[in-house]
Amino acid sequence: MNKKEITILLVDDEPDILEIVGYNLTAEGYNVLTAENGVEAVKIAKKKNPHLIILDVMMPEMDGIEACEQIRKLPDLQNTIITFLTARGEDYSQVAGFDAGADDYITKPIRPKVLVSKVKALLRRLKEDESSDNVVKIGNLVINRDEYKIIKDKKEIILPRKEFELLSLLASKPGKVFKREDILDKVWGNEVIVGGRTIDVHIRKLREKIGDDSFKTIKGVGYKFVV
Amino acid sequence: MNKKEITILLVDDEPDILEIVGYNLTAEGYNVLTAENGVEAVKIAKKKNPHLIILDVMMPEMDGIEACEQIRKLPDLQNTIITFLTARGEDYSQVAGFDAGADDYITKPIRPKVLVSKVKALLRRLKEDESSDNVVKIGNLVINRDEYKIIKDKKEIILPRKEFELLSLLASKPGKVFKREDILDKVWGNEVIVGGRTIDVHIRKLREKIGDDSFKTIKGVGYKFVV
DNA sequence: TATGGTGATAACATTTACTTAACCTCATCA
DNA sequence: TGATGAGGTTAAGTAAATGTTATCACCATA
Repeated sequence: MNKKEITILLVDDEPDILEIVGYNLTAEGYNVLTAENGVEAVKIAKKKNPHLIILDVMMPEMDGIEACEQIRKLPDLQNTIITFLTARGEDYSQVAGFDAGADDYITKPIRPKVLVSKVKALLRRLKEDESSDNVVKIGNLVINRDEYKIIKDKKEIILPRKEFELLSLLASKPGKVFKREDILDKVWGNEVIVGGRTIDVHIRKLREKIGDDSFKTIKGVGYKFVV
Repeated sequence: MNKKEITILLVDDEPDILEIVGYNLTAEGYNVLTAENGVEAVKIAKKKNPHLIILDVMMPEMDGIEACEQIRKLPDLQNTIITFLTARGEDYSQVAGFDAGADDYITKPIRPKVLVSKVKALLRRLKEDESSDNVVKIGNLVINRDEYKIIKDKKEIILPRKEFELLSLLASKPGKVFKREDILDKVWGNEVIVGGRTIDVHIRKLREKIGDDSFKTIKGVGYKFVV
C-alpha cells in the first residue's frame, strides 16, 4: 500500500492542532482529512472510509468516545484503526477508549515527531493485520511466512525462496491436489515459462529436506501435501 | 455455524487482560468464557467444550503449556483450536507451545484488532474443515475431486486419472446410463480416438477396485453406476 | 575476484498409466 | 446349432509423466 493511498482522518475541535498535526502528516505523504467534532467525524468516516482515525477525546457536540463507538458500528470501518488524543494521566479515558473500540491512544501535549512515528507504527500494524495468519502449523511442521523459515520437529530449516513458496502453497491446503499449472501460476507467475522438469526438481529438494512421505504425486494432475 | 454458537475460552491470570480481550471478543459476537489459571481452564474446557482456547503461557498453578497438554489429551477436545499468548520474542515458548499441541500463538502486548482478526482467521479454518465443497457421497463411496481420492468404507483408494474421471462421471448421476460415445467424449475428449476395448478395460479396473456390483453393463448402450 | 547458494535445464532413468491385441464368454437368433 | 455381436479378460507393449542427477548461468556477498 502506497502512502499516497493512505487516508487519515484527524478530529479535534482546536484548529491549531488540526493545522499542526495535519501539516506534519501531509508532509509525510499521507492523505489527511479533518473534522472539528464527533458528528462531522462520523459523517466523513462513513463517506471516505479512512485507514486511520485520530480522535480527540474532549470535544463539543459529540465526544471522541461516542464518536468512536458509532464509527465502530459501521461495517465498512471494522478494519479502521482508531486512536485517541488524550491528556497525559487521564487514565480513565484510556480505559473508556479501549472499551469503545479504540486501538491506541496518543497523549497530549502532542509532539509532531512522536505522533508521526506512532502513526507509522499503527499503519504498519494495519499491514500486519492484512496478512494475519503468517504462522501455520501442519502436523509436525510450522511454517512462518514472516521470518521465512520452517520448523520441523523443533529444528529450524531454512529454505530457498522458491522451495519455501512451493511448500507454503502446498501446505496451505493439506490434502488438496495442486495442478502443475496452478503451481506454476502461483509460485512462478503465469508469465514465466519454465522447463518441464522444474517443478519436479523443486519437489525433489523438498522431499529431501522435509520428508519423502509428505509429498504425494498424482500422475497427470499434480502434487499434494499430506500430513 | 453462527457466531453466537462459537465459544471461546480465554485463560489469563491478569484480570485486565481477561476484561479487555473478553470485551473485544464479546463485541464480535462470540460467546466468551474465562479462567484465571490452568487448572480452572482444564475444568471448564472439559465441561463446556469450547471451539477455541486462548491460553496465556505464564500462569500460576498450572502454566499454559501443561494446560494445553492436558486439554489435548481429552478426546472431545481434539478438534479444538488452541492458541497461546506469549511475550514477543520468547522463541522457546513458541516451539514448546507447538509441541504441546497448540495451533498458533499471539504475541503480547495484545492489540485488540490483531487478536480479533487472528481469532477470525483461526475460526475460518475450523469452518473450512467442516464444509465439504468438492466432495460427493454415493452409498459407501466418497469422491473427493479436490484431493483426487476415493474413500470406500473408510478406506482411501487412489485411482489413476482416467479411472478417476470415469468413475467420477458415472457416479455423477447414479443409475443413469452413459453411452459409450458419451463416455469417450467426456473422459477422453472428442478428438482422441481409442480402440474399442479401452473403455471396457477401465471399467474392469474400477470393478476390481470399487466393487463388481457397482457397475452395470447395458448391452449395446453403455454403462451405469448403481448404489 | 573468488565463493557459495539459488534456480533452471538437459539428459537420462524409472515408473506408471493407458492402450492394444489376442483370445474368451455368453446370449441371441436364423 | 453354430454364426454373430457384444462385452469380458489378460498380458504385454508403448507412450506419457515423473524422478534423478549433473551442470551451468546468475547473483549477491565476502
